[in-house]
Amino acid sequence: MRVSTKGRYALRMLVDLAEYQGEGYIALKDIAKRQEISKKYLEQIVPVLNKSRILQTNRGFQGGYRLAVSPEKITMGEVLRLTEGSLSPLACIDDDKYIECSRREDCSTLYVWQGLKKVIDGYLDGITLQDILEHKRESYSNDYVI
Amino acid sequence: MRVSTKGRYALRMLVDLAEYQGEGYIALKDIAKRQEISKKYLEQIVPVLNKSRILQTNRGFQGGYRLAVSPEKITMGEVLRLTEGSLSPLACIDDDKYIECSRREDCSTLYVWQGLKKVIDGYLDGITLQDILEHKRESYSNDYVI
DNA sequence: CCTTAACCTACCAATATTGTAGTTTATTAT
DNA sequence: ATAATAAACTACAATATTGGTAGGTTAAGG
Repeated sequence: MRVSTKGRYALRMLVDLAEYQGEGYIALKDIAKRQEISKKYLEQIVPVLNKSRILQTNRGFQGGYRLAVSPEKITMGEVLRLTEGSLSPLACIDDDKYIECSRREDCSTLYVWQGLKKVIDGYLDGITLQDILEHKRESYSNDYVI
Repeated sequence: MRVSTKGRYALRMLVDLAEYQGEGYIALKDIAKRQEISKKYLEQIVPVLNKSRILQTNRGFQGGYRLAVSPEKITMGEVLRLTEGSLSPLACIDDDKYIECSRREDCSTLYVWQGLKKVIDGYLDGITLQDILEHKRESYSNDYVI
């Protein structure tokens, strides 16, 4: 149940871009240095993010990346869905990579896994890059105390 | 962010045991057949569950397993924590396998990961084997609709 | 003492993870 | 033009995890 470095680095890269927003294009080199992440590895993460239209890029001198959308319009759920493939805890409730299961009708646990997915999606889709910049957690997670 | 077969099989094994509770000891062979899971693989999952006192076992003729506690006292969180090691999405917020991170003080995302863990823990700790038998989802997950 | 079934140990193939390394292409300043 | 810069692309690889299989050992009951 771990989130891979790919997802975590992607999130940190985007938060970094959000922070230095308005300073033109930011080179990967600078993000890599600030975030202490291998630049070469970040290079591999960028094309994954580019499946969606999150980034604007410019090559060459003073090139780099910047956010194509404002930070309050990019959710953690969106970022992780791009990098992790899906946030579904099981393949049998995955929209993209759905794998047929012969026991589906019988399965007494399917129900609760769907519930888990719903809870995870709900939380992550409620947090934006802007929220992270402002260092605030989703209200609903704070309210949820037994 | 996938739950491994180990965790899923463990849960299904325990739900199966809960269902056939009161019929004495249930042989792994029977669980394996009903659940269509390799018996040999289940054999490896049992000792993991036995880190906690969930099961009673008996060897030899008419031996097998049964629940040591009633189904409403065993939560999904407990089962998955045993098999998956921890439900924490990152090592830096793991109680057992905590890994030191030099960026901890700086980390602007730590916050939201902690929130995620809280949401996952909260959901899974609220569901018991009995709930699964009765095919009902936690009320809070049903309430959570936008 | 024979059958049953849990228990234990070793091994293994496939895949995912977490990178490194080197080359190529596009952009801009001089 | 051309040199510098930085993204983009491709290939490789060590390591860990996953998802098992195989075989032998121990305990309990009839």
